[in-house]
Amino acid sequence: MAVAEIIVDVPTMQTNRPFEYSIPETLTDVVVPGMRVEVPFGRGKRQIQGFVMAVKEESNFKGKLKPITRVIDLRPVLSKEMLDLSYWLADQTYSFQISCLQTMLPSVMRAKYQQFVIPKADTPEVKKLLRGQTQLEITNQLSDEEIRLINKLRKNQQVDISYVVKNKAQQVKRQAVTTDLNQIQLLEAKNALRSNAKAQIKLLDFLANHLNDLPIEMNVLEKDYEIGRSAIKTAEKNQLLKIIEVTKLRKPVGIDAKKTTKLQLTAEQKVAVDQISTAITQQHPETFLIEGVTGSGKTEVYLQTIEKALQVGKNALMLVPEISLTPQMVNRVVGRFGDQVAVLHSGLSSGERYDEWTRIEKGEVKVVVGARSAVFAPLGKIGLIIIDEEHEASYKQDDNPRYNARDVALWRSKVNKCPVVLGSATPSLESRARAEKGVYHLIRMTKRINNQNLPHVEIVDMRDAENSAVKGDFSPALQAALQKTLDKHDQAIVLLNRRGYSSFMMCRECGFVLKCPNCDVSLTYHKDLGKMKCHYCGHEEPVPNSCPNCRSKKIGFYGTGTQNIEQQLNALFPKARVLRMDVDTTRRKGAHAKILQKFGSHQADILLGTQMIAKGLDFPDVTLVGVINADTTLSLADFRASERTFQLLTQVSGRAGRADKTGHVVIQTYNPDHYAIKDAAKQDYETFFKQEMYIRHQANYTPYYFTTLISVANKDEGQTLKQSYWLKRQLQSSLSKDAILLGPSPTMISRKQNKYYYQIIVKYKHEPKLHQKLLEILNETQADAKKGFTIAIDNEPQHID
DNA sequence: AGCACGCCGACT
DNA sequence: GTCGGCGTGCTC
Repeated sequence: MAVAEIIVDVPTMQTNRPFEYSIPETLTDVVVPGMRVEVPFGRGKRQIQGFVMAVKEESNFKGKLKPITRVIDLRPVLSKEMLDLSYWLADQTYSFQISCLQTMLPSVMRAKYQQFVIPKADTPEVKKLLRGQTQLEITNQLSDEEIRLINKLRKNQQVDISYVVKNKAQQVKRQAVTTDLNQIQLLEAKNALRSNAKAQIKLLDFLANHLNDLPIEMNVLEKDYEIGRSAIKTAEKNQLLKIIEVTKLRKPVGIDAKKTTKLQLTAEQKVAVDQISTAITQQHPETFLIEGVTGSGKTEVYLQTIEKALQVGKNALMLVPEISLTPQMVNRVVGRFGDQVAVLHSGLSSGERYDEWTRIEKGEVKVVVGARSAVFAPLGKIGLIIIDEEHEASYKQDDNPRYNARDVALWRSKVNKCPVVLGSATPSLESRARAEKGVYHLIRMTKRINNQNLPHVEIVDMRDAENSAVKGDFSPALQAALQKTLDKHDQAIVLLNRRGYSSFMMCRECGFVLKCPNCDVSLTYHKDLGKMKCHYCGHEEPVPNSCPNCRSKKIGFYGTGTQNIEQQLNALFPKARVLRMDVDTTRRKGAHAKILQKFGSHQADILLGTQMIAKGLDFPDVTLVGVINADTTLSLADFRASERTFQLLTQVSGRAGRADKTGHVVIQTYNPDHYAIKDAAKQDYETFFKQEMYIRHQANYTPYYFTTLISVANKDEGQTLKQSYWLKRQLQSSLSKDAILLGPSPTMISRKQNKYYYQIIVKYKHEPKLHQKLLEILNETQADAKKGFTIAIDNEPQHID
């Protein structure tokens, strides 16, 4: 009898391996790898979901195999490629394989479990429990007493528990109209009607002209074409059409993009397209890094290389950061490739997401555009993978499995033998360094299309007397620039760099920021402890009451909110219409797009916001960009602080001005001489790269060193520390002298939900034993998980806090 | 995760 | 004695 190897939906270390099940006769040849099945697991009658990883003839298991209960899918939902990927991913991210398999699928395909109490005897207690119902669902709303009663009755065999594995993914069944008649027959039928049968005439006319679109959903007919239900019923009675059930299509995303055509390429764009096209045709899994200044036309390169992939019969996958996945962006792709495109939005409901996934899986589309998780799109015959804004931290998932979409893309490129294109105006140091070493193929695009001028950038030194005298956050220079812009009826963007709202100490007199003596990162103010702390090495010192540099008492703990800035703007420019965009105003679905829409159609003069306004937006009337506090990201206790600041400022500066209007950028800072700010002002990535590489080299950071972050959490602080030191000793024993171990040190918010967090950072160049050791540690500490210990391993973390 | 087994204390 | 607390170990 055939045997299936199954990964069960029990996310623990002990069950993180395949379990064997027999395949019942009736399911022979039905059960194939990649399919979801329902299996009994454990001593009770518990039923759970599992993924079939392999099918074989013989079992290695000594005990008696249980049979698979049923199949959940009729066809596999994961391809061989995805199953293979799950092994690699689980290993790379130190997470459970079941979690990896699940993140590859739309969330609705995650099993939902229900438990019901079924009466077996007719005793008063059973009656009382069920209150006359035939069954009772066990939910967490039941009281402890009830739970106790259920357990007791179960022991007495008075009730039974039944387990139901539910598949949330249900395609909506809809009624749709179709016909067997051809156009001539329909028109004949129409002519045979009485002239007052207006609805029938309209219906038949419609059908005759939309034969290619059939079957068409009844609610679409009703809503979009005003053809009533009764008219359809009448026509059905007269055998002119048929009403059928379709399992299809909630209406595809509401995008009706205008058809666009290829643009004329610049010389630089042409070079890029040619090189990538060659790799596509030769099926060469090469990675290209396009370093192209803002406005150099990277998107057109993407589009034309996608076209190339389609030409040679392949499909293309394009990843875009979530915040850049704006209608503007999507329309450009859909405009070029029409309904061959599937878009995996965050704006989609989980049902819609599933529908898009299904379209891809069935091979109905050739191009997939989406954010991070779209890298798992079930797209076959991939001929090209594009990652736009390659440097974005959001490509790395923050929780388990902590994968980086960029690495997954590289993995898929090898399997699919296709090139990967990484694009950015400000590549991550890692990628740019790899290009330097020849691992990636560097393509530089240095010229803006249409010879747009670079914006005029003005750096405002906030330490100057006139600026520090101002009450609010707007320097006279920025105020004047805003006034000028408003007078011209142009638009302005005001960026509040609020990332570093965790307070750090800065002197308003001289700009001095209190830093750690060992790590060259700023110390963080811990209000609860009343101390300044370093998150890297654990160094701490008392909170100063005057500036250690200039003795001034004007020191502050920094953090400014958008609402506050909005009030200031309103007070300064009472007539200006200000739109605020931050986490508060964009929480509702679609709110993000709505605000941009409103600003784009010039219904506001000033757009005020955080990071999210900096990405890939093109507003022709924007001639001024003001950055309130360029430094806050700079002062973060994170070695990527300079890089993040440079990226943000470069990008936001690129937003100002167009071909006909030269843009103006005002950057307010307390660190006007910092290279990240100066280089961003000049849009000079290469200079920044060299400088930052030097600093990373000095401080032994990425990309010179690999980084792994291990965090320990427990309710008891002493226990957490004890565990942390144990962990450190464990690591030390298997690492070479060259590895650098930092910590344990408390995380930025050292206590979250009553748990204490400590972290250890490993920096290393070559530690062949580390990976295995970490897996061992994970295994060993698993038993402690029940005692409230949590240990998390983050390979190449994006931020350290 | 969920369930059984098993070993301790406090109750009919 | 026995009911029930939860610590330990296993699930094909």
